[in-house]
Amino acid sequence: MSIIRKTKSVRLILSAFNDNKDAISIVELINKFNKKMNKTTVYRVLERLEKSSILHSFVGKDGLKRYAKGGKNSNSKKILNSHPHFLCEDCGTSSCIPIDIIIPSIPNYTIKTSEHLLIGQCKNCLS
Amino acid sequence: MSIIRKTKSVRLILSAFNDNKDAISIVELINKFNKKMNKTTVYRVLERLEKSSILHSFVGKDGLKRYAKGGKNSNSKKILNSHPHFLCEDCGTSSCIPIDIIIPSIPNYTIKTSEHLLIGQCKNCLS
DNA sequence: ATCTTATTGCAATTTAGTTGCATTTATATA
DNA sequence: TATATAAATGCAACTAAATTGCAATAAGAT
Repeated sequence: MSIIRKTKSVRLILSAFNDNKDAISIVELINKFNKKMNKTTVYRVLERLEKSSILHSFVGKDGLKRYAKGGKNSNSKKILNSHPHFLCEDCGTSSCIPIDIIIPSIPNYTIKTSEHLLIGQCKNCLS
Repeated sequence: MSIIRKTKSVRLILSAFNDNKDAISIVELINKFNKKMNKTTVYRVLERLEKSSILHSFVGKDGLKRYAKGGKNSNSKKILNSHPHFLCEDCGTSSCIPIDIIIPSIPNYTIKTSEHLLIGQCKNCLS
């Protein structure tokens, strides 16, 4: 009994992430696949893919939840090295930046996960 | 013609931030002041206070927008040293953590602002 | 005191996200 | 291959956060 089944919906959504290395918002996916599957299915497939560490999610400054390839804390132990997401103010695209952000440990707080959002202009919009 | 007027609503909302050094979600403020002002007013007062650099905002992992005292980039030049917000998974409170996070500059990207969310357990919930 | 315009309240609306339930489908097993 | 079963889906209704238009009100400059 595998936890995740390779259904048509799963394959379609995964293909979207293979075509596009950027983070994708749920809303974009719902629109992209509005003929192929129900919006509830999009939400639920993404949930499963996140639980399976195939995708990870974060909430952008616009309040929209986005997903991107890869599990949240790829190499476990050092939880506090996590990489940031970039959101372009001009074109709205967001991408994962392959840079580690190091967070010092904080007395009296236990940090389980962290999210980092960088906001500015991307290479395409800098011209 | 000053841009922001010191109305009763503005004073009430500012007092909430003076009583509480933590970040406060819009929803909390709407509930807190549901007898004193309309929820639309809460949204609009907060917008103005952010534009005036009296408050700054971020969106938590729960998708709720929160505000906290202080402009976004208090001491300008070194934009990339910004301090994180902490969100407690257990009790839901969030606070500003007085720690600087240093982000290396990234080729081809211009970073204007950044947001850092640390998720885990706060001191009260660790017992 | 008056005028100008920022601000507010209210109701309607939009939109992201959730839930319950009946139906369908993937896949393990006989 | 056929069948059983639990996962996955579609649909419709729903919740809640946030937005909008407009008329009424109030701050503060003159």
